[in-house]
Amino acid sequence: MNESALTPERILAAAEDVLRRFGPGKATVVDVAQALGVSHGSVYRHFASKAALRDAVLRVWLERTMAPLQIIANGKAAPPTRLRQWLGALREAKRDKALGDPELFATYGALAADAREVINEHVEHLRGQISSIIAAGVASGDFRKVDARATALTIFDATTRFHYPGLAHLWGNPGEDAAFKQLIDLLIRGLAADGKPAAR
Amino acid sequence: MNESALTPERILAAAEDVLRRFGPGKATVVDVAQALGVSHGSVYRHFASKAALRDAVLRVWLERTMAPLQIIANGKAAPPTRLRQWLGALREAKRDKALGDPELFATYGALAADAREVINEHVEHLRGQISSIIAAGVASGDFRKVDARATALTIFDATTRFHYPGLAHLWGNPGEDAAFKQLIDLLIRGLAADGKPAAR
DNA sequence: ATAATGACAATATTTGATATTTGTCATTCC
DNA sequence: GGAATGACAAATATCAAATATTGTCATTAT
Repeated sequence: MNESALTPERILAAAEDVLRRFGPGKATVVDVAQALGVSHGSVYRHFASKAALRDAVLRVWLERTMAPLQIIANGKAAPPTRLRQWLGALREAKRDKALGDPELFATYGALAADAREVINEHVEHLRGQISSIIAAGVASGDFRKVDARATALTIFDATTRFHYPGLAHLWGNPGEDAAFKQLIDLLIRGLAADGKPAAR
Repeated sequence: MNESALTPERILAAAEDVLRRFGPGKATVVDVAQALGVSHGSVYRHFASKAALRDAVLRVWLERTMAPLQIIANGKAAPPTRLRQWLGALREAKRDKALGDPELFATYGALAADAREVINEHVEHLRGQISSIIAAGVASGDFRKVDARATALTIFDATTRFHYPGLAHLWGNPGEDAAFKQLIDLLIRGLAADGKPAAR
């Protein structure tokens, strides 16, 4: 086993690179193997199918780009503020990718279209983070006594306009920042405990 | 000028029919002309291009399917109730089309994809209706003193999850009704004047 | 023994020659 | 005269043959 042993990690890195250079339509597993200097049969020793490789690449990418969210969710800001920060960060992460490198964003969008399973896991993960912030808000008395998990879904649904990749074409519009702020204000107000006007 | 004179209306009806039978990919203007028993050149006397014909068909369809909304918007139910009814009707109209006849829904979705202009007009129209309900709610004291037009957009954005056709694949899920109700409740609560808990 | 290879069958994609469709307009019809 | 036609050029779409890709596995290399 030398330092250039063929590992899933090395294959993933190569696949990501090939995908970035060739796009989702053109990237083949032969290309990935070639980039690693091995035969494509060897790749199949580590990933059962092209779909499995695709899923793994998508998972890694999602984990990497959503990392800042976990930090905010675990933070100690007051829950209403934390919820604002978290939703703002989710929006920014997506928007920066979409506007900063539209091709790559489209590439991962194409991957996601065929990986419903991975996406469901991902959404479930995000929902858990929102849920923990809401639970904290209920405990602190900032929010009404709502069901945290159900409300997390409601918040996620309500902000779809600003995080669903299929709507990325709207994210460059002029009024976008104001529209987002207005929505968050309305949601936080709807969540606020009586007599505790929304923080901020 | 006899009773079977070639009019834009007759062409529109034929186009709609051809579109329904052949789908958006296969329907040609020769097909439309044939259905009318005229040459395709004659169609071009009434519509400048295939795109113009397509836009007209889409406009007629949107007008027809959204007709119930105007009635609700003009109704005299208390504004919070009216807003609930209106948003519920918007959701239902879309969902019924999407689940009831998926092919036709996909057909009009395809038309819409190439008719950004028509869609913008349409959204503007809906926004106006929401706006008038909100203005009524502010006047009646049920809602806080919000900017009706800006808030109308916020409400439209917040409900994207339930009316954007690109998300139709989610509309058959089990928890869907509950999720929608939860969202509307949260929005109405966020809109309610202090001391006036959300009407039911 | 374990890892890697490459030949292979079954699909899927690309290509490019052929056919259709769009949009125009000079001519015909009533 | 105004409405309709159909022949036409240019732009698009279609389809079948040629090529490439996926996934397997018996064989080879270490």
